[in-house]
Amino acid sequence: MVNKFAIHVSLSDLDRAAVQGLPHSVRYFESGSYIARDGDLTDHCTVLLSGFAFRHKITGQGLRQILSILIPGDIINLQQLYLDAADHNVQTLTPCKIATIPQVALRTMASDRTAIADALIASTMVDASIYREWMVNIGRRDARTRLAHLLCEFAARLDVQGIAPGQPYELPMTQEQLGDAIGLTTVHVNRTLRGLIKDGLVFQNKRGITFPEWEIFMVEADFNSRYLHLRERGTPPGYSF
Amino acid sequence: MVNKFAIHVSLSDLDRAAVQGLPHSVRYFESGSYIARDGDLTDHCTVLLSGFAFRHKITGQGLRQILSILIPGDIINLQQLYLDAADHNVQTLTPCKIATIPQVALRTMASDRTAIADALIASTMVDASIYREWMVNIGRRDARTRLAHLLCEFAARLDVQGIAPGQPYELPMTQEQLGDAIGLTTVHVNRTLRGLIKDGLVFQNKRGITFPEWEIFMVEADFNSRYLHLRERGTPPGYSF
DNA sequence: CGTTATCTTGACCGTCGTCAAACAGGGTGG
DNA sequence: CCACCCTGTTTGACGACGGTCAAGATAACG
Repeated sequence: MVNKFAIHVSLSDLDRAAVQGLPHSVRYFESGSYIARDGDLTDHCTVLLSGFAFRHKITGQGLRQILSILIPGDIINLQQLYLDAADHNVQTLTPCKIATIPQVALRTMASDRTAIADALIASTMVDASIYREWMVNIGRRDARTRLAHLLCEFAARLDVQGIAPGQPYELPMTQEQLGDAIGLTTVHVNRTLRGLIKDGLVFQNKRGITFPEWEIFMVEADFNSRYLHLRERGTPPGYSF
Repeated sequence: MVNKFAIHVSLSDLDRAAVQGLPHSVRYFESGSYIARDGDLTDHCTVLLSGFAFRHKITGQGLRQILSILIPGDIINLQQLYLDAADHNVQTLTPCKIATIPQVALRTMASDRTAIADALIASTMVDASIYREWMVNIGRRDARTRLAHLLCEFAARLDVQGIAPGQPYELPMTQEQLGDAIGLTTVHVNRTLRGLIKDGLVFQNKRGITFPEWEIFMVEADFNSRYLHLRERGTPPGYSF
């Protein structure tokens, strides 16, 4: 369970056992609560076991920018073990289950086992790559493409967990949160989403959200999953987006 | 010289010697040339020794988004050693001097010396933090604040290299490039910059760019240097922005 | 000194933001 | 079971920030 976070990172042999043997405690957070706050200092590393969360920052004018969406298996605050205080907030979108690991345990494991250290670095670098793509999205794409791109990213990332990219998934974000993620207002997100639905590219019901024309939708979204680095170095791509 | 990149990252003892002893070759690039391209595979790590460069990506519509500015001491493509192909381009802004280090040398050093591995991770995390702040800047601040923020970041980062934040520095970017960095058009960057100059917040001449009212300017820019993580964990701040 | 890149300015336009109100759904309590 | 909220969605009218197009002015460069 704790080892989830190493799966999509690097092929580790049976030092998976070491990860699974890490001392940790589990905590539960309800929807909307803060897991970490801007300015926090900590000596624990936390991993998201189930549920969804997001990173965000508030500007001097009180505007919020969502920086990334965390899905099960993601490491929440590795950064604070290597730098000083947290520079952003982490808040839950849904009820979440979180594992907390003491810093020392993780660090000694990292220095003992090169493969683990590599996995941590690789994971951090994938995060950075996603940040870069978001910058492109926010800075240089129009509202429609921007929203579509975000929805594609969801589908692609959730797909790794076994859900096919065309399949419905539950989107645990309000339109206000979607707007804060892509630099738009709630109102404009609504209009844009309505437009995508009207054009038959997005289908929505209680079960979740679906993309009837996945191939066309990806083009519309200017989406190419390469930046997610879903495959290992040298691993042949299984399903190509 | 090669060790520059470890200075602002983590206090390493005399394994600085190890860094300085790394096998490397030096290459020179002229202004505007590509150091790395989207899709590149490589087994070398490169470090920027002198000059300025920038990371960027092109959208499907041909629009460019600049992702970060590289200053001397920055590692250019650590990522490609841990992931697969490059997901963005790196291009020079000025003539540049680049050190190239074989992957194996760096990796063995990282696994032998924990402090170095930590420094690499910390450096990657600072990059990620800067990406996050840029997202906030591009997504949630108006043109004037956005431009001012970028200029503040320059001043703060160059300050580490000994230039005081109020001091003039040479801005090696065209207005088109500034626009691509903050998600604006050339024309609007021009108007916005003119506005800042007219209001006495920015002063420009052949020597470079200066901020006569640094304190006021930082407020106007909604700038707080914390996200740059310029100080070590536990190190008291020397000059507070 | 001519050629090209970059900067600057004006007029006009459109995407997206603002303000406001109505509507739907889900939970709570009387 | 039905008022009553509260949160989130939806829609309209209007305005503004920033984009587009185009031209001229400067500066950089061979």
